[in-house]
Amino acid sequence: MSTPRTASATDATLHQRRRPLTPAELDAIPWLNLLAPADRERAVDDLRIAEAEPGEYMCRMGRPVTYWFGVIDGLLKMSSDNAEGQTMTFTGVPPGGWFGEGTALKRETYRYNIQALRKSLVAGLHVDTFHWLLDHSIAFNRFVMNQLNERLGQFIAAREIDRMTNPDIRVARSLASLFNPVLYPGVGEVLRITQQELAYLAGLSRQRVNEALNALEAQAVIRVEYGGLRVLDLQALRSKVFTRPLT
DNA sequence: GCATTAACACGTA
DNA sequence: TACGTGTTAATGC
Repeated sequence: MSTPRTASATDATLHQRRRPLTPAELDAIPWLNLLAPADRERAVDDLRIAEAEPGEYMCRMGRPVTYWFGVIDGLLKMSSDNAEGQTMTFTGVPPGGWFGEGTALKRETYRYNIQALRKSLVAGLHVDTFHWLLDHSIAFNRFVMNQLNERLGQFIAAREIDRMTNPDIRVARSLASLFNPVLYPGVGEVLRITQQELAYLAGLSRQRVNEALNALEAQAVIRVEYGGLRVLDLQALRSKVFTRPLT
């Protein structure tokens, strides 16, 4: 709904800052070890990583696609701007998440913005290599298909979230989507996210998010920690359909 | 009534 | 010190 800090650099400068990945960073990429050795080698050879500053854009609406992106560490926000200049947030992208395959598949221009909510490490696979893997690796195809399917489910859930007015449910569902183990395997039981960042994603004020988090904590669904939170009951988080009974 | 913005104190990295 | 959190007061729909 709203935008955090302004962009400090463009994706062009990000392009200049990229470098090869370290072994630890490669380990944070969920699809890499699914590949046959030769395919994996080609992918690793092409993969580049760069640090994104808060507010910085990884991609902007209308720009042609160059990379398929993945979050190694940090937190990104996927959003779009309408004609009136208002920003609509679709989802957050926590560690382990890869995005842009739809655009890469069609070699189109981006239909949304991807912006770093905080300092993040972002990996990129060139779109040509992405297509090469699609043409050569069944394992890679399966990963991408699974990814597309899972995200379809997420966006259907996102429509539900948007139609609910109850802020407590919005927060619970937004959190649940960030804890999706298929799309975001880099997120363990602890998610590093500030209440302000969650407010941006849920489209609420920080104060109201704080209230919702405390309610969830009182129900033993999560535990609020400094600069993040821990999930105690993921099922409960996913199935939140009503709240405010306690108080 | 309920959520938002603004402002402040306090604790943590 | 800079940042994140918890809380309160004023304001708006």
